[in-house]
Amino acid sequence: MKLQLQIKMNEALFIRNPEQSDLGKNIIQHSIQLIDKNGFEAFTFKKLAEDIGTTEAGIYRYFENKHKLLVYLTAWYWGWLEFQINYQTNNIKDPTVRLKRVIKLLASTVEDDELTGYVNEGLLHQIVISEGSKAYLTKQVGEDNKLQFFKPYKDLCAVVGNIILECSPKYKYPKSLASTIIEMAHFQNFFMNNLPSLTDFGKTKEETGIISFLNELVFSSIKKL
Amino acid sequence: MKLQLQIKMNEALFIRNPEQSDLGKNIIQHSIQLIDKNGFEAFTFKKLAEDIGTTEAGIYRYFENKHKLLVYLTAWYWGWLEFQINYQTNNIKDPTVRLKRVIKLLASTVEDDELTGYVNEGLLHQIVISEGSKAYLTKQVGEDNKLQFFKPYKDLCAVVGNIILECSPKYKYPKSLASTIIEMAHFQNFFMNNLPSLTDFGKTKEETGIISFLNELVFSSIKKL
DNA sequence: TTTTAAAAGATAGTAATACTGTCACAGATA
DNA sequence: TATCTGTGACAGTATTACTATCTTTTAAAA
Repeated sequence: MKLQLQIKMNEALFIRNPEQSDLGKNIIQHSIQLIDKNGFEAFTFKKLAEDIGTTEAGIYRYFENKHKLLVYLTAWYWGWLEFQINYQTNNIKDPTVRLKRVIKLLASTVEDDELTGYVNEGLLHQIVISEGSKAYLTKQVGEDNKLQFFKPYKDLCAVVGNIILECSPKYKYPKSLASTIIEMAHFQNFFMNNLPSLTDFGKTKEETGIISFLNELVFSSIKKL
Repeated sequence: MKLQLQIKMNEALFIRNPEQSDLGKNIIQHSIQLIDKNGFEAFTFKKLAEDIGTTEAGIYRYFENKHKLLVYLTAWYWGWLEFQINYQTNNIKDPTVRLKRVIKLLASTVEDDELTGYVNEGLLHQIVISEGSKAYLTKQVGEDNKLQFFKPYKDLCAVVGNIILECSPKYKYPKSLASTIIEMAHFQNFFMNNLPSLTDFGKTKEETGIISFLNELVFSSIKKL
């Protein structure tokens, strides 16, 4: 039997559900490739259409604009990652061990997940590192937030925040520490590879360094209470 | 006597030095206002030109494109902030006190600096919070870095990293901790005001909370060694 | 005081981007 | 057989991101 993993997406993010047609799946698959290759700024629906072999108008029938598509992709990633985290920390009782596991999952290179046919999680992970913040660093963040576009991200932060609280019920900043871990798992990776003097891992370029840093950051903050 | 503060800027960032003419100063002043008001995505040289009362071509004589202008503005900010930090921690011997002072400066609302005529530091601080990451989250980050565009940012990180090392010479991640403090001083502020559930300060919206969080994060990481 | 060169203004033009609209066709559904 | 849905094929518009040229103003050098 072949299992399939489906992430439930916010309907306001698209005009037509890309999961429900070949063209839709092509849009997701090729947009991930193109954004990863050329960056979000250089990415246009025209180029995407040419890449797929369809027309610009065809893409617009699925997504209103490229911002919504980026939000869709990042939201998908956070939803997928939360599933991964729940799955992989499922039967771990000790919250400390669970938190370490989460940090490792956040900061590790992602391998392609066989359960999701048309999404390349490895590339998507890279996109979330390099372009993910642009999904919310906009003037419309308030409206987008009202439409629940960032729910998957906020849910993931809440999950991590709750594990932190389990480890240390009296810790005062579980949410901020959670968002710090998540953002830094990505930013330290970007810095390590692009602006290495901003990190202590520029020489080795090993993500194990990032994991150690985050572990020390988190556990020295919460342990002593 | 009226003092004037000049930040030495990288010449590769502009075509003509905006500090050396009225039009140039107008470009800086009005671009800060416009980007703060409408966001970087909606900001165009045409709108800027109309705002100033000049023409598009006039702006292009100073800056190659809006990306360079954004990098210029953020670089200016980091240069100015490093000066502020050096100035305001000048005669503090205890590195712990100095580090606390730095964290406060990083996370506090900026008031307009009288020494810099045409730059509104308060607005510029907001721009750095909302748009600053876009200066380096691009495909050209490598080339831009080679041209030293991010030197002021990296210098500031180095300054903070060195204070961390002074506090705790054996701490293993001074650079990563420094970049984490700087990024989080801004991200927690953005989250607090726009995606409050990602922080523990969404109710009060007080930056004193962010300062306490960062202090605890930093000093629990480095103290125990 | 005249000469000259640089900066700024005025205007035009181009290629690409970010869309919207319409018509026609193919395949599935009723 | 009629019809509805998704897609392809075009056409078209406003805005963006520039580049080029020519003229006027300004400011310093001869």
